[in-house]
Amino acid sequence: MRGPWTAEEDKKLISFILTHGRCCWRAVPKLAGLLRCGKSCRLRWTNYLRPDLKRGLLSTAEEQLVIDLHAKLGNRYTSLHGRLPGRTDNEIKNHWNTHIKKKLIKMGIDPATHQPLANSKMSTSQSTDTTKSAKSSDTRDELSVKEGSRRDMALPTDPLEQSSWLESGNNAGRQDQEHLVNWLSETDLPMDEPWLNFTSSDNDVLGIVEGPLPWDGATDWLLDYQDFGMCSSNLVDNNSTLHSTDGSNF
DNA sequence: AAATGCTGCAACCGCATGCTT
DNA sequence: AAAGCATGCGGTTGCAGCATT
Repeated sequence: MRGPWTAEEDKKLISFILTHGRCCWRAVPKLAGLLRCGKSCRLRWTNYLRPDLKRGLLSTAEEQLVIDLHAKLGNRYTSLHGRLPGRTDNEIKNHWNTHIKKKLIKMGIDPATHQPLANSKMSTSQSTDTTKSAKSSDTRDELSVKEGSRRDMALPTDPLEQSSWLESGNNAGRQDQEHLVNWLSETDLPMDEPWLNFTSSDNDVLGIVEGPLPWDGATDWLLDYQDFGMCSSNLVDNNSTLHSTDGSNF
């Protein structure tokens, strides 16, 4: 099976991973009853369903960090995303290709080398950019002004809201996400699973998560609830049995 | 109102890498 | 040592939604 994931498939995958943790991806689709390959399941989980993800646009600070790190590391998006907690390599890659690249070119900086572009080289670079963004007109590069009107750019001004997973609902998958949140609120999830009781690492405290995710850190799980919008919804009230990793109730 | 163009992102693909036997 | 398998990574594509004509 190919194409976009349905809410039903998402449910199955989330339910399976919450129950069993991340294990052999190849076995996941079969065990979870999904008509997908393991690779697809891994990507879906890593890039979209993983609850510790931030949603929405990269902040200016994050964007600058990406640029700085890209100058040092090149197109090693996985290395970049390791330094941007809650961001996926795919997300950073997309943002690089669709936003930052254009900005740098417009500023006269070669995105590949981070060196100033000679005029002749600028035109060459732009003409050889095979991404679809190369087709765009200059006026569309006025990102801060024009894209602010787009549906996915209307970020809330409140930082707390921005960081909430649900607020990312100005993305295309909002309905699916809300559906999932509703489903999670109604579903008896295995909250007493042993992997929930892992202690957090320093990296977790810093919000920098490296290595296998997300079930190897209790902080991740705490973040999960925030990101699922549980703190801002009545989910916690409806799930009084939810407990933190030190055993206290939320 | 309809057609067309453009954008951003989710998902896919092929290759690379690491591990096990 | 090498073959097979599982997973990760970076590049690319397809498409929904919005803007423009």
